[in-house]
Amino acid sequence: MPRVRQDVPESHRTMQVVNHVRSLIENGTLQPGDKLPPERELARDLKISRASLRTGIGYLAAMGVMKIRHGVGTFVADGPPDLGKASLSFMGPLHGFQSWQMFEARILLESGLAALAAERGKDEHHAALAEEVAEMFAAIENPPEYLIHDVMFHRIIAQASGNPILAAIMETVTSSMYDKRRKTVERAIDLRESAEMHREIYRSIRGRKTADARRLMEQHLRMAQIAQGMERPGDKRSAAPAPREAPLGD
Amino acid sequence: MPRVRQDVPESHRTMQVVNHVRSLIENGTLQPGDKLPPERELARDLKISRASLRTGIGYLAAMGVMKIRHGVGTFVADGPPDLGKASLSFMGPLHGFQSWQMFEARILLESGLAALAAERGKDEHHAALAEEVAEMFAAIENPPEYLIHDVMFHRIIAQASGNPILAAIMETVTSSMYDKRRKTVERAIDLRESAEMHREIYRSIRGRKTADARRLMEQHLRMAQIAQGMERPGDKRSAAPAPREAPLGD
DNA sequence: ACCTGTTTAGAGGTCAGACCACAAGTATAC
DNA sequence: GTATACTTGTGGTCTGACCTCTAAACAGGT
Repeated sequence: MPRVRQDVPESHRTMQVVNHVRSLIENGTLQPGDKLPPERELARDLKISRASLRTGIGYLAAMGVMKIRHGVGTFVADGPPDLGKASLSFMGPLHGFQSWQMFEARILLESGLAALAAERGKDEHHAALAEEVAEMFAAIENPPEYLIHDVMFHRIIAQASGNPILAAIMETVTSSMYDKRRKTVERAIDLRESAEMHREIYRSIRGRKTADARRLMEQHLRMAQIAQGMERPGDKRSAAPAPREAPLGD
Repeated sequence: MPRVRQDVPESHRTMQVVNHVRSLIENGTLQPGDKLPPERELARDLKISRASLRTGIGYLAAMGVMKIRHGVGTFVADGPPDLGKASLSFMGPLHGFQSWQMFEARILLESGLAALAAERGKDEHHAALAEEVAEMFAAIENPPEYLIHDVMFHRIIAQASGNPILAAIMETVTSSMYDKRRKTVERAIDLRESAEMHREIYRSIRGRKTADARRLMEQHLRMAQIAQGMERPGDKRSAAPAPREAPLGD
């Protein structure tokens, strides 16, 4: 019988802390950036030991809900959401996650994101995208700088999609590939073609050409995938000779 | 400015434990299902206090990498991967995640997953899907039972896609909607049409009709979305851009 | 031999209180 | 006025004792 168990891995006291904080968040008492009371005080209020309290706080911190700063305090996370970004690095070895699968996930997500962005993007997003494209062209001779704007470009599209959940997921998947990406860009020879593709994507989004945006993004990422040697093994599609020097960066 | 910070929220000792376990996993010493040495012993070996060790273990458990069983021991997780499933419930209130966004993410993911399944599904998957479809038809008068096979059907497709990462992401998104889904099924009037759609999806996957599988899955989910009243506000046939917005930049 | 209730050993969970380390403000010395 | 030192508040770590849960070993009765 398929059971959809919630698997709350928490022991009594930890649960107590987690639920306490959860209710504080849900009823609006705690908002992003807010500071939690000092551990000693909170522990006293909840009638539990500081050790147990810390277990609960640790759990929340591990999930990215809280942010602990030594000597300062514990705060509710306020940055961009983080859905299991950290755990992904463990999942690889444990569940046999492959690089090409990561990339495939990225292609699926980002092409959908691009379509949504084309559909819903606002002027401010268009402006921000144009800005990043310009910066990319300006940084064609400077790979590290180029990568920064490249990342930003994709991030803005995710925002323009109007779906923060998908954006968070994309961020999780993408971040795990950052290192490899950086190396690729380092030895990139021709970033011009990459920048060109970004420009086309931008134009299709601005022109609200949903299908184009999806197609161009997919095409762009497939090229990047090839450039980074992350193709799916056994994916025999040598029909079109892969450019020896595919556009790098993405 | 775009910063791709790794955000390792861990203090020295916790880090030490996490990295220790990480290396054990990466070099294959620890495999899914394996048992970790007792806390007291491990703490002694690592030359740290049991309290600190427990902090690290707790961190890993929170990420779903380890599974703690009171009175028994600590084990490496062996079930299906879990990418921040638990944290999603906190992200809602914190980052304004909406139900329709969750559903939109699901549609994007599952339609892509269906296409991949059509492309790569093996006989065993086809057989399993046929089985679930049959069970669904048999349970048309029994909503709770129906839901079980419904969930299973989608899960098998995810498996058939050959991409465990996407499957894990889908699982995360889906699980957060389970409760609402159960309620919908409870008051469902005609599960026959739903079963019929699943059958069509199954046939397209079995027939390796990639585009059909994608289209049918999307259509199926959009219908479910409407049934659960999770449409995007202002997204009706009138087609007026929704005024909803989230600020840019991060 | 076979159940069944009890004991026991091993593992994680909790507690208490002391002390360490870090960050930031405040007072003091120059 | 600036720089250093002190004080305070907060999280980080340690110690070692005790609690609770599980599962296996054991003992008794059938």
